[in-house]
This record gives sequence, structure tokens and C-alpha cells, in this order.
Amino acid sequence: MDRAGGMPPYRQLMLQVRDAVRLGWLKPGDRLPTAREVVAASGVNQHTVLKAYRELELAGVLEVRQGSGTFVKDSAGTSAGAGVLTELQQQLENWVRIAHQAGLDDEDMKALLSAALARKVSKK
Amino acid sequence: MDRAGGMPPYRQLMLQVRDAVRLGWLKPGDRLPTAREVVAASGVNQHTVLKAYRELELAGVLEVRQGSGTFVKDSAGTSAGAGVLTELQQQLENWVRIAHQAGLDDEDMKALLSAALARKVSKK
Amino acid sequence: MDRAGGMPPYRQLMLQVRDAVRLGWLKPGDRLPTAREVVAASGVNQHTVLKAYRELELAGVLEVRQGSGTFVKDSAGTSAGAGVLTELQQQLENWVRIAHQAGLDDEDMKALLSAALARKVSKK
Amino acid sequence: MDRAGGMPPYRQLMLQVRDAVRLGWLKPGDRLPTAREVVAASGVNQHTVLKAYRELELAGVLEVRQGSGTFVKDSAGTSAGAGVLTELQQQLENWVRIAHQAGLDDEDMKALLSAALARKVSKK
DNA sequence: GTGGTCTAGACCACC
DNA sequence: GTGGTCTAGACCACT
Repeated sequence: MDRAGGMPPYRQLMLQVRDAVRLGWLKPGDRLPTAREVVAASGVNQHTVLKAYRELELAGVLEVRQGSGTFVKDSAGTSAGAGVLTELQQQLENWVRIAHQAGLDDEDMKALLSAALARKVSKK
Repeated sequence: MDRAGGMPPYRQLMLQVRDAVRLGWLKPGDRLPTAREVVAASGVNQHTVLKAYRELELAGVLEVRQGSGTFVKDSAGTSAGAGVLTELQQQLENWVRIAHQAGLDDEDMKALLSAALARKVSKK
Repeated sequence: MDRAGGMPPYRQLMLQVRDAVRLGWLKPGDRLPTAREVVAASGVNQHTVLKAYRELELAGVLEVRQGSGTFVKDSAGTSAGAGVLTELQQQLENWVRIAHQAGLDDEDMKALLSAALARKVSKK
Repeated sequence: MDRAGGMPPYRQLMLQVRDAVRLGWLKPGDRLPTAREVVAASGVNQHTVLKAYRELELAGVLEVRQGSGTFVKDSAGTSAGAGVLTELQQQLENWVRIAHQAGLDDEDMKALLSAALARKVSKK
């Protein structure tokens, strides 16, 4: 949890879960930690966790089953095969290493990616 | 301006300016558009623009000269040579193209980069 | 507010606003009472009101403008002309009067309507 | 069973049974399906069914006879003659057909009925 | 002064 | 024990 970032905690939680699903760390059908477990581990308020879960349910990523827990929806999941994903990941890590040696910090790299993505869109 | 993102408008403005400086689109000494011009172009409240400029001044990125405008500070700027930057940029765009063809969307790529950066930190 | 009905207060509020829009009592562009005004008038908690407004925003009925208030969305509105609506309304009131004289109470009539609607669907 | 409606399942069951009695589909002395049968047919938890039956017994609508099942109480039943009821029913269906052709959906009609009933009360 | 979020503690419905 | 709601009071971002 990054208190200084200006991003509300419930949204940070949403991003973390959503990214975990995107990266294949959480697969369809997996059960998420209980709201109370997250509270115990991270210190945020239970309502914050429940709000994040509920928003992700509306977004179609999670499925809440009364009395039994919160699960990753079957329809949600990685858009690409695991093999391709790890290869892309290695290439990116390589690039990160080079950029780091050139003196760029994390924010620089994120800015470069945003710019590259924006250029891709404008090409469309 | 992304109204639904949960990030306060003044912070979105800060990011845009800061990234423009990081990427070399704005260089030390460049004059930024007047608050009124930004209002006319984007529709946000003038206070929001002024708050973003003020925060960036405190962060050491901008310099406000009474009566003449807001400028990029001389000490601020890209941390790497322009040549290296464009090369990294091309490599990244290449990677983006491949990832796009593999079916990944923008958010997937941002998640991959975040994961790669987090792994780099843990290596330290 | 009906405390005994088993329906959560925020949902009762949602229904009231939504029905007011359906019946033309609230038209697109109209400004809804402030959350604090509703609190003063009805005694429910401010969060309850805000949750109702927010859910109606997600449902596409309302539009929340930071700092200026909550408004009925332009795209939301009555599905039929006002003239037709008042005529249907008068016919219904007539029917209600007859049913009332026949000894039916409000719940009886709602049950009859539900049954009639269900039969319409099964005809489709 | 409507999972998204916000109304607790046991209350939805209560309404269904009570309305069936109101409309004459269930008459005094009729035997209701066993809790297990309802479970098999609808998938809700057995406790939910039993709670609904128990509440309806307290409300004076049902009568539980140990070992033989659950029955509609003799004192419960339609408040009007069957003849009048079917006539009112036909008039309502007529109205529903007209309203449907005018572009109103089910929720619109329920809102109109609620408004008509509220106006009747205020006349008293 | 507008809506929005965070925290805290209590109670409820469901499994 | 699971998620869900209500209430209460404080603080923040935006107009």
C-alpha cells in the first residue's frame, strides 16, 4: 500500500488483484484471501477490501459467493498463452536492465511505455 | 483527463508535464502554457492547473517567474542522453508491437512492466 | 423509509429516485437534492444516500458532477409521452378504486400485477 | 430466485407463497411442497426454505403439522370472491397490453401502480 | 459547500 | 465464518 501516491487504497487493491489475474498468478476459479485475512496482512480497513472486491465483481473479474468466499471468474483470465507471456516477460526484463544501466529510473520507463502505447493508438 | 480513473485531475496534469520533461518533449528553459490556456484547452478548473504547477515547482521541476510565465527549471531534464533514449524507445516500441500481436492490451503491458520493475527492486 | 420491509435503505432510495424519473417527476438535467439535504429530511446516514446516488450513476440514471451536485442524466427519461402516461395513469387509478371496493388491499393488487406481467412474458 | 435484487432469498420465497395464496393458486388446506423438494427444484439452502415457512406460520398464513407437512391455514385466503378476482385480473391484463404497446416496461408499470396506491392512501 | 474516501464498530443474511 | 449493510465522524479533492 502506497499512502503517498494519491491513489485511493481500494483502487490500489483493485489494481493488484487485476494485475495478478492478467499475469496468470491468479487463475479462473481460484479463491481470493478473505477480506479479514487481507485486513490482518495489510492493515487496511475491512470495508476498503470489500469495496475493492465488489468493484472488481462489477468489472467482471471476480465472483462473490455469499458465505463461501470470493473467486476469480471463469470468464476472466490471461489473454495469451503462458509460454508467450514468459518470453515477453524476459525480453522486457532485458530491456529494463539496459535502461537501468543507462540511468533511467522506474518512472522514466513507465513514461516511455505510456508514450509507446499512445503512439500505437494514434497509428491505428 | 480521465474522469473515471480515480486519480485526482491535478495529479494527472502533474504526471503529463513531468513525463513530457522526462521524455525530452519539454526541455529546460521551455515555457509552459498559461493556466488560462490550459483551462481553455482542457476544461478543468483554473485552480486545478495552478495547483499542479505549484506542486511541480515544489518538486523542483518547474520555475514560476512572476509576470512572465512558468518554465522548466534548468536543473530538471532527462537523465540520459537523447541518443540512448531514442534507441531504448525504438526497442520498446518493437516489444509493444510483438506483445500487441500476441493479444495483450495496454493494461497487460503496464502490468508486465510493473512486475519487471518490482523484480528488479527485489534483486537489489 | 420502510424499516420493516427487509429491503436495505439505500435500495429503497434508489427505487424512489428511479421511479420518479420513470414517472416524469424528475426530468433529464434536473438537479437532485444534496446528500446532506436528504439526510436532514429523512434521517438516513449520508453514506446511504451517496451509495444510492453512486449506484444509480453506474446504472446510467444519474450523473455526479464533483463539487456541483447530482443530476438526472440526459439519456435517462420517460419511455413514453407525457400525454399517454397520464391517460394510463387514470385508467389504473380507476382499476385501483374498483379493486379497493372489492376488498383487495395494496399487496393483493401488486400480486395481481406481477402475475399479469409474468403471463405477458410467458406469451412472448 | 433473483440474486441481484438485494432482497434476501427467504423473503422472496415468502412473497411467492403469500402471493400464490392471495391469487387463489393455493387454497386453504392445500399442502405445500416439502423443504427438500423446494431445495431440489430451486437450489437454495434448506435452512432458507424452512425459515420462510416458519415466518409464514408466524404470519398466520401457513400451518405446520408435524409429520404430515406444511399446509395453507384455513383462515388464510383470498379476500374477494373468485369471480370478481378473475374479472379484475382480465381488466388489468388489458391495461398491461395497452401500456406495453405504449412502450412501458415492467418496472414502469410497477412504478405507476405504486404511485396510484400512494395517491389512494393520501386521499383517505 | 459539493461529492468521495477512510476508519471504526455493530448487526444481519447466508452457508 | 462468509460477505453485506448501517451508522458515525473525520479528512480530502473539486467548484
